[in-house]
Amino acid sequence: MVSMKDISVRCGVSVATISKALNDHTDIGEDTRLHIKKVAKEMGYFPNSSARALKTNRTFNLGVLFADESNSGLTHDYFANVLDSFKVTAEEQGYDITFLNCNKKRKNKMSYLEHSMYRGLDGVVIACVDFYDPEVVELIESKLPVVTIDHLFNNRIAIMSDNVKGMRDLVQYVYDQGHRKIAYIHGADSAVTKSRLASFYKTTEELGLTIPEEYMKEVAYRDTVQAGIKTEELLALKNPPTCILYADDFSALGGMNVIKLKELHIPEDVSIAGYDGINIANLLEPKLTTIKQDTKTMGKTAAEKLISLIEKPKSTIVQPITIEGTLVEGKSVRSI
Amino acid sequence: MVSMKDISVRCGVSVATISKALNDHTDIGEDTRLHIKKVAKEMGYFPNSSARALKTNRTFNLGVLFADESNSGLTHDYFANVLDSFKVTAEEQGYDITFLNCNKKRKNKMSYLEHSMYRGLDGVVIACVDFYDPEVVELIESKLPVVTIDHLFNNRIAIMSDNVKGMRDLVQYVYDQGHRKIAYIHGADSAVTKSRLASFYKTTEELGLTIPEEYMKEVAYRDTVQAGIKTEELLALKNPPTCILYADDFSALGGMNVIKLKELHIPEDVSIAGYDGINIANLLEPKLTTIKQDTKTMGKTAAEKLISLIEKPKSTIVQPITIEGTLVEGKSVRSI
DNA sequence: CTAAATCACTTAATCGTTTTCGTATTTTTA
DNA sequence: TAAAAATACGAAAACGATTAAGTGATTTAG
Repeated sequence: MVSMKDISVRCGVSVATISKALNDHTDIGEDTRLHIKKVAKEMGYFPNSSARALKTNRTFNLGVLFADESNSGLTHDYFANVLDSFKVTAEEQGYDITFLNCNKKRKNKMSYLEHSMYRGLDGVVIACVDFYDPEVVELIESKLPVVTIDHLFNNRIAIMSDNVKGMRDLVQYVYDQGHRKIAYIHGADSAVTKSRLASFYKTTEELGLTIPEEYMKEVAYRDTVQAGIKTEELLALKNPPTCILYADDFSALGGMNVIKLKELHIPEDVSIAGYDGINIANLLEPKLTTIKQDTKTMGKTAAEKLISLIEKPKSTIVQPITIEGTLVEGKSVRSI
Repeated sequence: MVSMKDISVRCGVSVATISKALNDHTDIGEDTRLHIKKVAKEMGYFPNSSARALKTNRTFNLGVLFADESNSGLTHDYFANVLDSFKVTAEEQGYDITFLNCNKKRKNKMSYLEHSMYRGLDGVVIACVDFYDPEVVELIESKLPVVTIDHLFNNRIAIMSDNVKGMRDLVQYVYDQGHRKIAYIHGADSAVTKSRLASFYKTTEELGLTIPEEYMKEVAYRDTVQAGIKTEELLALKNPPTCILYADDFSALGGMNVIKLKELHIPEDVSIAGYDGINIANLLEPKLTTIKQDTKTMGKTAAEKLISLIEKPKSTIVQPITIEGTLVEGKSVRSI
């Protein structure tokens, strides 16, 4: 690796001058600066990030905490898409990203915060985790710039998918198609679930619908098997719903299969809709009606806000940002 | 952040002693070592990775090059799973991972190799890229430890999914179910495609089958639309195949939809099989018969080999490693 | 009992940058 | 024209760790 030392020898000036020239400081002659930059380029110089980080306490490295209990969230369609977008935006601004979430078998296990300090991360984005995990809380309460996704803390910027509007739109759409007997196989325990659930109740209420208790079922997120079982229960009711909403697209797929196995047709016999808008949703037969979350904007916004928090902490406003999703009209909800 | 300096003050010894104690050097008293470690723990000490990297030229950071032309490979099921497994294994050994692939809009665009040097990466794993990209070639020809996935270079360790055996198993299975008229909508241009294709020809030949030219179609990887079109062409033949193999599960899904739209049933009217074994393959109706690639072993092996290459370069044997997949028997191939 | 070896620790240089302060030279101002 | 100000650069310390070489004290060997 060619260092500033090498350039300084070649140019016959001190390393200090090289540093200043390369970093566009003002106390440097125009011609020497140009010359130094030219030589640096010729010699294939790139700064040593470790040395720079050591001196400046800035790594241009962002941490990503995308931990599922089981896997890393990488294999999780929704978060993979958010992360992808986050990554693209971060890289445009010269930041690299490093995974913060680690399995417990790691040598010298550090907490997330310790790990962040160890690597000198400039900031961290958190998603898809147990937000009550003490290690996550430690991170939230630290001095480190943090942006959270789909979970709100009062002292942190949160990028929130607009689950309230999404669910309202979906219910309204289903209503507009003539459905009145709407069931909802919803998720469990998360803030996301709660918003959607509240929005479901509020919207149906506003529309003057009374949803019987037996139409409401709870399953774990992305649990196709459970979703299938609950679907069967709904279909077995003496007054079954005409439309079933699911916690997510995977659950919807689980329900879909059960419905087909019962020789029923979607949407002729029963209508369904999912949530998330994962890639395969529009590859299913029939194409699934769902709310597509705007993962691209979410990731991009998360990166922008985090970098803003790092680079201009004073002028960055700490408040939640809500990103709307869009209704994707498939063929899985029929018009009555 | 608490540094060695802080510990040295507290313990009344020099920083050198702290360093040696913490790194288990021999020329240190047993009791002082224990004491220092205890104090270090109490004070919440963690090394500063930048400082250490600067001095030792080791970052314990691995680069990941998973670049698609369009997106980052994160949203690519197969590679996301390999990466996930890679990550888990790397982290167990104390390594972090950083993305190397970056979009062209990056400030101060560096080549992959330059980026690796800049970050001082200890090694790089490459997958899912255009292996003829000059930047990738530069990386391959460099001094840096490199492991490739699903592509073979003569001077590098490659982790190869056993496409030859996989395709042989699949063809054999289909044959065993009584199929003789087997079509193959294969992929285009990659080494992976070539192995599968060669294996397809070889196996059918060994089984005494002659596959008419019109049964062989080419589509881009994961292109559901094209796969659908080719499927229609196959079904329109006056002597149509009884079974269609696809380049991958997504393509199979694309074909599946076309078949259903034509009011044909799988597998009664036509059998199909995919390749890859992505998560949704067994959620489809009917469950898709496919070859599930062992992404877990691939990622794990890639990490192990890369780390071995880094830590004991002399004794690490550079030769390709082949990982077998397994046939997942779904309901999409009928027995004739 | 003395010389050599071992032990336990310190000193100081080093990795590649950044940055403060100082200084010599030139330019501007009164 | 002399003093003040601006310009362009260099010297050196610092960031936090590692490590070769050195040192004094203790132990071992002959």
